[in-house]
Amino acid sequence: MNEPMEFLYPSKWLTKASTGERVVSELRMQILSGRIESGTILSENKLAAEFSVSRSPIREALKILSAENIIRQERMGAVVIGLSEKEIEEIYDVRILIETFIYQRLVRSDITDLVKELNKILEMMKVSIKYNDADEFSLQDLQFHETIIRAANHSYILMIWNNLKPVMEGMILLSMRKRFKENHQDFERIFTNHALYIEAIEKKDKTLMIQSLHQNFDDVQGRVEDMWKSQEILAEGGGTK
Amino acid sequence: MNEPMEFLYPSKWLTKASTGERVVSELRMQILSGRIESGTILSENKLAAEFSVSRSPIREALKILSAENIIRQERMGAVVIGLSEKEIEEIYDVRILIETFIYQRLVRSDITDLVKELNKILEMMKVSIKYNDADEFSLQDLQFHETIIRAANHSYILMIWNNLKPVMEGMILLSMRKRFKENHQDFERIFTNHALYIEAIEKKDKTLMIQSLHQNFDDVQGRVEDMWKSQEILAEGGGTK
DNA sequence: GATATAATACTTGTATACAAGTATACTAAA
DNA sequence: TTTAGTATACTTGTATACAAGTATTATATC
Repeated sequence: MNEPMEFLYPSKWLTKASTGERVVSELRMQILSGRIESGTILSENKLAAEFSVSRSPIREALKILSAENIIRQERMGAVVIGLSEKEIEEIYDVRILIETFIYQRLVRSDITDLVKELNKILEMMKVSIKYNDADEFSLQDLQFHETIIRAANHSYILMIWNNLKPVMEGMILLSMRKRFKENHQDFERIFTNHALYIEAIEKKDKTLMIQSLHQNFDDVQGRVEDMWKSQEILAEGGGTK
Repeated sequence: MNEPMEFLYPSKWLTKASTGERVVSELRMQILSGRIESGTILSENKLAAEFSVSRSPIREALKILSAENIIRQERMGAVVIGLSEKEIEEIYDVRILIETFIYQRLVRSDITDLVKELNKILEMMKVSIKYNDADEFSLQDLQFHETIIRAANHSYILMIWNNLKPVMEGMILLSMRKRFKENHQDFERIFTNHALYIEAIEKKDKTLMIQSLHQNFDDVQGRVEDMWKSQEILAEGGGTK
């Protein structure tokens, strides 16, 4: 354990962060990236030694990571779960679930401010692409979706988002960094998809919304189809009361 | 603060629990019941003194309660949010959202074991009613729904459930205790509703499922209608690809 | 009386110490 | 070689101590 440590989490995002927050961010990235393999057993004492901090912030970190479902705390040591293909699909299930829910709420409310805000983020995404800043782009991608979710003013849906967000952030960071090198043309497409997303919200056009959700999530995982099928089936029987 | 403390959380559910777990359970109940009013500012030191424990388990408790969205941790002190009508409605939004999702998954899988398990819980509910045990009944109600959710084997939906569960548990406990005294006839109805729920799963009958979801959640809050409407609307435009 | 400054009593975050329990490894006896 | 028992090195959970920062309050000055 004496190799010089290379940090995976952007240090500039941790300017005001406490030791505990640094630990949890870095530990999460190491798990998501596979640097710490799933199945590994984490000991509070060892981690404290490796990070050169006391057990207090480590304990805090392990509690958080276990609430995020990427580790599992047992009697002796915490077992790393990590993210397999299955877990990633599941995360996108949840994202689609909450975003479709939120969309329905938004349709009924005034969304002029939201649309303005989303366009601002969209322009910032463009700048990130121009300057090849994968980390910044990831942040804006997340910010985009969070802004939509916040607009619905639903504290428990927001709670779900907050519980999911750090893992999403890590995944997206790693994925975007890779794509910036290998598939740079992806970003124009992601950009266009988000523009479509805004249009769907602005026009309150369901068909467009479905299409854009498709495009936003299909390219990451081929998962939207099933979701919609579920909701169609449910609705078929839905002439309730 | 010298009145003799009456505990709201069933002490027999805490036999193997650590101090931290006791604190979080009791604190949660005091917030949900309104004994600690929303808007109150909680201090780690004061709480530690009141519960006669150190700050360590208190810190842990506050972290957990803030992840559950019933307090909000700020620079100085944690502000109690509690549960207003709005929050309760939102919790049921999420419950309906995840249970409808789960149902779709179950339809495609073998549910014989699940049905057997649910019937077992149903019989135990009957016993709880017979012996007027509101706490036990609450536990079984939660167990019923958790069993369904677990059957789908979806770790991130389960994560949402787990994040929601403690608050649900507290709410249901308080509500059932009250109803056992005031509206005892409610329980036969709840029992029947759960039986219907099982039937819907067993027969894989969507219409029945919608009906039972209605009955299971409408009586607590009049909230299902909107939900289904949302899904119908979404599905209308849903001939994707 | 109003305002600026200093002292005080809080706050959180981290480190450390200790107790109680659990797994592992080692030693002794069959 | 196997088995029983003990010693040791871990584990978590809790208490306590300390540092750094933030409100609040009191005091001094205008």
